[in-house]
Amino acid sequence: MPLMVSDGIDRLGFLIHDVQRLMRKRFEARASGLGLSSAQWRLLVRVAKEDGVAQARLAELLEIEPISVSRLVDRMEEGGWIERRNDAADRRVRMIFLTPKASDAYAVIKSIAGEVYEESLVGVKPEARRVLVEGLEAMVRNLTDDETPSIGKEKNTEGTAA
Amino acid sequence: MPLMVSDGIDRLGFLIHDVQRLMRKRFEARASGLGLSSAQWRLLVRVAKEDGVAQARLAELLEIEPISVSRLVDRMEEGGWIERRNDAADRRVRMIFLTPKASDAYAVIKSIAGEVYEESLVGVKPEARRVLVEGLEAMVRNLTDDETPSIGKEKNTEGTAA
DNA sequence: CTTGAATAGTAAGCACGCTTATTATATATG
DNA sequence: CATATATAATAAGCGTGCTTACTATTCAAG
Repeated sequence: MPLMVSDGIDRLGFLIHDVQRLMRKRFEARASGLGLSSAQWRLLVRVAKEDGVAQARLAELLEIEPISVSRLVDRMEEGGWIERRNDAADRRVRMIFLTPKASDAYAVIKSIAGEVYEESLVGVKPEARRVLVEGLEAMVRNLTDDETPSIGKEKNTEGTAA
Repeated sequence: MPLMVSDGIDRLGFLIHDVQRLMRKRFEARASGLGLSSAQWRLLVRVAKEDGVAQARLAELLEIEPISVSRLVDRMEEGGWIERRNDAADRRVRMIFLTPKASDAYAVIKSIAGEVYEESLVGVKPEARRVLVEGLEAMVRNLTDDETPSIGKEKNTEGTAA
């Protein structure tokens, strides 16, 4: 195999996509008994860390749009996981609180997540895990930075990819 | 580093989720001019590699459900990216072909994907990239194996993948 | 106070994944 | 041939994200 251009980077998007999909799938299979999806789990974790948080703040923290939070909260309120309360100081605001049910489930769900993480990393050595996590963190930083390195130019910056 | 419990593994799911979301977002922002979403791009890549493939086979390759392929293909056919043709040998089958439009766009889109991959990996050294990709591949294998390593037992069957 | 901009939340409608159920066709078996 | 099973594709309806547009409320200026 001369000319080894394909080092796996060209499939990075597919890989990330697959890992995310499979992890979500496994988590949801494991946690389905509790009636929580992974999106709901993420929101629950945030609220657990900051009880009474406003929806707009949740949208920032979860990096999803306020409307997505709104509908997620709708379903979670129906499910009895969280509770909306009005803010006396600002009547536009809905503060989000965990119900006792959610508090009880929190530890269980966290351990399910931990299981899934460990299962996914079987056979990956500690050093490689460290590099993996650091790499992912770097990717988040790089992709968060500026959305478009050269807006409106499209000068066809060849040589960057492949 | 004595007993470093919080090595980032506990945030693995959030990390993967964030990377996937940010990469998809950036790709779609860059490719939006072409009118292709990342899901459509994934399907297009498969068809490019195997022109005339049946929908059921696409579902296998993409690891999504046949119904998801069906609706994806609906929209892509509307968009003029692909074409359904009947299989003379088996009238149940719809064979999927790229249109000239899709063939033309293929190279462009591949380079966009390459750009996004490179941008996401800025500052990550070649050796770390290799470890990162290998780690992700290991995760896919581990999560693909059996859906439930030990149903109802939690016997923690170590040493499957390595 | 009045006007206008900003902010919090929601409504409507779309994309893309899912589960469950249905239709059309193919194939195996009596 | 007839019937039962399997397979390919689709339909209906839901969850979770999005964009765009709206209401209610707050706050800054005049």
